Amino acid sequence: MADLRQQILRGTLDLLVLKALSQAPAHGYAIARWVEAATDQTLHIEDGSLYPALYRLEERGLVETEWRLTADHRRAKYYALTAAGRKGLRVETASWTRYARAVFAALDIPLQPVPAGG
Amino acid sequence: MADLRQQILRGTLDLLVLKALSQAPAHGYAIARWVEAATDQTLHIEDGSLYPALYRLEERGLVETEWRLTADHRRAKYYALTAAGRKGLRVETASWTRYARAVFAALDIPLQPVPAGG
DNA sequence: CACTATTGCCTAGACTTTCTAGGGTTGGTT
DNA sequence: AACCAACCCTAGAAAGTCTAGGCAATAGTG
Repeated sequence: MADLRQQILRGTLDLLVLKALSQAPAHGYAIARWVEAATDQTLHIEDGSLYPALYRLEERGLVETEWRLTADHRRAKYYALTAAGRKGLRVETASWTRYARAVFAALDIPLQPVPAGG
Repeated sequence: MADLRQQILRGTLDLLVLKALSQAPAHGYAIARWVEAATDQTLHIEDGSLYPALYRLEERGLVETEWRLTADHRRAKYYALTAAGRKGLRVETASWTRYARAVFAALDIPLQPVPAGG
């Protein structure tokens, strides 16, 4: 809060990771890059946040892992959504949407621009 | 995360409190009621979160307090925004908006409904 | 070969905020 | 008297993110 750096709000990291995996399995490093790209560099994920988050998701059965080789011959741990993971993504997406809309409402910020004229 | 209860995401409590005070000073109890009403009962603020948050805001100079009497003759601690508080509200509102839009973008959720037909 | 940058993974502990689970006083109502 | 609602407070637990390190392997450069 002291500086202007945007921190990941509690609970949204899981959501972003699940979304990152929704198209195809990916390894940690790629997940982090994806989130940055998908948010137009607005959000940045620290290693120290990401890996513990992945372990939690695995423990909860939302993702499963496999060591594989990347296109350029590096070993990497690929994470894939399980059925529970896909459901978790739906549930958490709905929860986030509900939450964010509530906050926007409280802040008096319309989600859609008011049409000009009238 | 285990149950369906909506928790207040880190950082948004301050924002909601500042917004609650943006029209007029209010006491803690009224702030909590305001947030619930303004979010259509979607968000609920616990006492144990609210009062520490108010102290932090006071310490940071964003609000100032005064003991007064309510309309029905109860004593209550009224919180009012300072100039810094008003600025804080603007800054945190912008920050939240930026953040929420980034997450929505990553989730592929359009802020405004796509026009039907076309 | 030496060197560097990038990719890729890991961990301990600090930090911060929210919640849980209590506590209390006062005023109004029955 | 008993009860409820309004109103405030606190200690400690819980949980997730960050800081700040560490390591290994590959690609590219000279």
